[in-house]
Amino acid sequence: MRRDDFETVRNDFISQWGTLGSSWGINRTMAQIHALLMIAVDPKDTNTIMDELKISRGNANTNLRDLIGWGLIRRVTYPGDRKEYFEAEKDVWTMFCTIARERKRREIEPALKLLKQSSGISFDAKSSEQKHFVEQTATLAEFVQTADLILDKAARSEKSKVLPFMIKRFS
Amino acid sequence: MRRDDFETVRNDFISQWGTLGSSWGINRTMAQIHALLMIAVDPKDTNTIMDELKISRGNANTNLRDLIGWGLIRRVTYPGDRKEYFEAEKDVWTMFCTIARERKRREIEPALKLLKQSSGISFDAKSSEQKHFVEQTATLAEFVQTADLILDKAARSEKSKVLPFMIKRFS
DNA sequence: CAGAACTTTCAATAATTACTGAAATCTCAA
DNA sequence: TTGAGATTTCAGTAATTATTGAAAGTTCTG
Repeated sequence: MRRDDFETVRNDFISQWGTLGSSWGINRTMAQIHALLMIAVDPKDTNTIMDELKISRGNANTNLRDLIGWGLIRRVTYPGDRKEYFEAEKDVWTMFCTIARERKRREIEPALKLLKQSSGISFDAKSSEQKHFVEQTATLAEFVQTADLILDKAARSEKSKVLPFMIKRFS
Repeated sequence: MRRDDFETVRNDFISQWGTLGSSWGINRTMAQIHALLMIAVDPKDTNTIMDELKISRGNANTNLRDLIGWGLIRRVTYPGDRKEYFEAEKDVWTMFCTIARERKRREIEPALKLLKQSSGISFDAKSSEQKHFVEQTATLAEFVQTADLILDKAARSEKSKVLPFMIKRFS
């Protein structure tokens, strides 16, 4: 397989990972930058990223910042070089834990807050409508709370202590 | 607490659930309809849903169809009444399994396909760039595959056999 | 079979979200 | 302290996604 073919496969991968990203509610550029850095051997600077993905400086900057916010990439600097470089966390289990933690914080916790607040309201629950509302939100709250806790614990564990265990349990 | 206050709490819940929905990559109306039906005691018809959420017929129709596609709601008809009514699955564990199954199908499987295809390419892996690309995608593929399997098994199990077990393991 | 009741479709439009690029800001070495 | 090299910001614009509403389609009933 020629060099050109690797480039093609690589670019395809990045491009399709971006498309997949959208379907997970992540913006395309962010997913592409993440893919680019994940498969990169060395850290890359903003200009390189802009060139490789054909995106503007502003776009690159915003999405790099967001990726750092997610904890999925980090800044790297080299002595004597003023540019900033970026590298992705490459360990898959660490990535999983990071994503779990962030999604928990951004998506699960607000939902849980709403559910608890809704189910905690104490009207005399006269109508079946009111009774059902409280019951349903309470049940959901409890479930989400449990799931949240499990995810939290799993994401704090060693990979070697979670996956083999789960595989044994469920396969 | 007066009737009006329940209405307020309920409408707030629906509205905020909609907002949360967007942050999970689900459209607002779809999340709101789902919330509405989840806390409804009886099935509701399209006109009622349109009125309660102040949305157009087209919008209601599209999102009801999508929710059915997700398996989160179902059509209900009553003999002698030509209208279609909709009701949500209310059992939380069943909901979880449905969502897990659908996200697996829509989000995990396409990603897995891409990862396998990328990691399966056999160039002679001369450059470290090429070697790393294959390794990284292969590692990811393996992880996603395992996670997928676990989720799959869990979502097929009885609630009573999964949650207590997980709680015991992780709490 | 006619037509009322209901559902679906889809072109037009609105709302939201992502991206650009140039100007402002920051930072460091001389 | 200056200015070259680098990053950040943000108003304007482009692209995408969601919504409307009227017309077309469907299905039941008398």
